[in-house]
Amino acid sequence: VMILRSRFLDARRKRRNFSKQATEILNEYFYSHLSNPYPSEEAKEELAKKCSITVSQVSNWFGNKRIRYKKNIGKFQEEANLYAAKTAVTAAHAVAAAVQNNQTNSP
Amino acid sequence: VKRNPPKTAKVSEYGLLGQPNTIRTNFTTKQLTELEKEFHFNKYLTRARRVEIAATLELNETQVKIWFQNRRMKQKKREKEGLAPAAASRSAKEANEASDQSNCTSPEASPSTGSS
DNA sequence: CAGGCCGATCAATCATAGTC
DNA sequence: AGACTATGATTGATCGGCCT
Repeated sequence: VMILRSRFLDARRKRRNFSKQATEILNEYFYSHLSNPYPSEEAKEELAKKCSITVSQVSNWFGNKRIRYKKNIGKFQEEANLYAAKTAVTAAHAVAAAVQNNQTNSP
Repeated sequence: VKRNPPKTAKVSEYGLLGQPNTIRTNFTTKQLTELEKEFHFNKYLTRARRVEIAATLELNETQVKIWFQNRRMKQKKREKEGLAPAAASRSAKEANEASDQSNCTSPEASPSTGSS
């Protein structure tokens, strides 16, 4: 039992929480792909760049997120709704822009 | 085009037994030290070597095999990350510590863990 | 067809950061 | 200050695919 503490101070295990913005981006992707939250390697690279973190960190984030979400969907319901709404608004803006664009140049 | 279903369908369908099959065995420091030592000697195992190590460390051949596989992936990941963060710095200062191997990825050094 | 390896993931756990 | 929770990282083991 005592000898089991072999997991000691993994020195580098010094964790730093990601920026609020990075988490925002990751969550946006996660909830907008909730049916299949498995970003491709390319998508991970893109997310990593946008979040200013490494691809591995993106992978870790999704790994943890998927498991924890599945473990207790209820606990994330609020968060899910929030991002779903955010995505909807973004989509609406896109549509609005498209419509306007269509009107300005569609003789 | 890689993953379709969340799968993990029956990772341990312990039907009517109260014994979770897939137990995450905790390797002892000694076992890890030996495995690490062997890894530095050879990244890949031969059947004979595997049998020998498994016997010596009291592990399944599968566990030894898997450990080496995971260890290789770990090293690859390390190498990959240890040579990219240089985005806008050419300063030869931290050229890097590449070329090494002696580097220990798992500093088991129990400082003064006189812990008993 | 069996067996090993790779790449990705899972799942449990560790250790720390943040909240109250 | 201390207990509790959120979260990033680590790792033994699994899954599917590919190769020998």
